[in-house]
Amino acid sequence: MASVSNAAKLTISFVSCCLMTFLSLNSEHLNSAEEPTLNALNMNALHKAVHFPQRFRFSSILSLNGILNPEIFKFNSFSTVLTDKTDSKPKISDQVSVISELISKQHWRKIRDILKESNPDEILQQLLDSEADPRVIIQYFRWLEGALGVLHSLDMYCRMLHLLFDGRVYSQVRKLLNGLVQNEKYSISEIFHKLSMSGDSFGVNSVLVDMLVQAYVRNSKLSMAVEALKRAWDYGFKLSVLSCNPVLSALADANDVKGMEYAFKEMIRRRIQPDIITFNTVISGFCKVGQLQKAGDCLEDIKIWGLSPSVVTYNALIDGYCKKGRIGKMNRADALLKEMRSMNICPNEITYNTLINGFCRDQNLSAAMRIFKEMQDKGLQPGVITCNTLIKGFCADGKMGDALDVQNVMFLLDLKPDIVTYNVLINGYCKKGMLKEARELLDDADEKGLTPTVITFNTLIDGYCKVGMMDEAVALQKLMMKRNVDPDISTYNCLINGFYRNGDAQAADNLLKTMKKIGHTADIVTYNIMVGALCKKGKTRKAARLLDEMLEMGLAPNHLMYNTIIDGYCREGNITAAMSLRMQMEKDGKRANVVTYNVLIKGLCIKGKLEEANQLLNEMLEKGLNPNRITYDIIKDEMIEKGFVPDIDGHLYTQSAVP
DNA sequence: TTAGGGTTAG
Repeated sequence: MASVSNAAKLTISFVSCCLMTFLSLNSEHLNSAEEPTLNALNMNALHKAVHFPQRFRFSSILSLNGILNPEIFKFNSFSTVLTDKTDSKPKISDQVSVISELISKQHWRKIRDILKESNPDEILQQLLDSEADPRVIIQYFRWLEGALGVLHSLDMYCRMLHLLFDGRVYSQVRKLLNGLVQNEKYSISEIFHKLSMSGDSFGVNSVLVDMLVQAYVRNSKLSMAVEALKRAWDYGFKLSVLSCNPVLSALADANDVKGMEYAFKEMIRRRIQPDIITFNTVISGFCKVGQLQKAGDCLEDIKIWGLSPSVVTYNALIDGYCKKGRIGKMNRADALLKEMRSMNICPNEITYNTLINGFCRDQNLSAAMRIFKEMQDKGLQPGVITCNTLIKGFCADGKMGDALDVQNVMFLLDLKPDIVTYNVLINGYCKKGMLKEARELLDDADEKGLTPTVITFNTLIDGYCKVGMMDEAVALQKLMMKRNVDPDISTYNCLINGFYRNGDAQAADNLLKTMKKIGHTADIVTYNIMVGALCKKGKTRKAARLLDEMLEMGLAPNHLMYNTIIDGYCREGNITAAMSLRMQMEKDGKRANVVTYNVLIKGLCIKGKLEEANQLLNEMLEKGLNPNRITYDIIKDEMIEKGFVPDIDGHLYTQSAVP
């Protein structure tokens, strides 16, 4: 290998240093969606230059000023400033020249005529070997696929990918990769094998694999993305944070926290430097499933990795505590707000909205209002989302007057209520049974030029169903269809439940049939409604059979469903069946929760089996489950009556020595 | 590529 002069080495190292500084300083300015491989590409170009300096000359643009000019960087990847001197491809042949011209002019009929005499694939080969513009070749490539139904070989795909990549036509690289992953014709090992056999070995393939992983994520092929991530290393491809982050994010969205953890560890093991987005993604993933301890550990890890937490980091953590925290969760959320301030990380509107939402969910409206005021004191203007959150808080508390006051504040703040504002208010009135007021709001939204959504209609339909106004509910369903708002599965669920609740099982069953006929699939809520209705009628065994039907449909029964059926068995006095279903639910990976224990304890108490009820109470404590008021209300009187006394904490019941 | 608000089972 040719050696590199010291001067060149120094230049490159200096430029590399500037480049890294630039990238870290300007990462916000770079549109990575448009240029996801920029960092990697630049490093590859550098890498290439270091090893083959004789093939490159440094353009005069490669000055400190040039490197530090974001405008230049936006439009020129680093490799742009390195000009390949030795690339001497064969001259374009006459036929190829004619074809290129025809493609450029989109004269496909003439091309068809030519193809009567020639092989389309051979022409593609010639085009790929020529100096024709990759933008032109890709048109022919696609036309062959679309118009002639040609299934390109993986070899052709790879050549096309390299050509487009070399021509820096990245948008087309992405499109081609989308096609490649969508048709699923080639496995990951086939693609990796072919890529490793073709192109150069200086990182372009790694960047292509990076883009391939992103294509898998973009096209919702998550398991393929993970497989690619796992196997890339075996083929010598070095992935970047730009492909790892989307995989982590998709795994977190899918609630696959184990997969996310694995991918993160794999990333570290492969020495792929995580960035703050990596940590924010992982933290948000942990928070989503309530693993707050691990999320907190990640906050510490950020510092270990020499990174600084951002406002997004704290927003994710605060949201995690607000939504998944236990006792004292809002104190912890408040403490995080103080902590971020002490670190000079400025809370933004999202931070305050998150906290307001947390306090509202906690029914602590005064604290929510305190935050609302505080954000304004700090110079942050509340937005529509802030107000909607507060309105929802007041509505949930049944305080419609306060909710309307917030709506008035919106006018003062020059904020226009949106359809969500109306949905929240309509829901508030519906929950209070004030259907007239709710309906008037729908008309008001219309007058204000806001388009009611499927949620607007569902809210109101459910309101009517809950007060037994089924005719009005059905009329509203017709109205929504007339206004081109398609009823969704929730619309049907509200109506079906309404019919069952109002004792019209026939109408509910008919609607179920109609719903299925027009292509809506029952979801977990539909099944819960059906199960609830059957259990109420004393047909628990029939309800239990729906569990199998669900599994066949690929739906996993949830706690509510198991608990409803267990409760049904208990009410029927069939404790054996209830206990056996409880075993089944645990086998299905659903741990019995407080409600499960409550219904079982209640069933045992009704049967007079207080010893066994007490054993279950013990068991739930041993498993770290906190009995709630309902638990004690169920057993208290009967236990005491039968000579059991609560222990000093009022928890366990023990046989009293005193009769 | 990361963070916040609206409907249905209970």
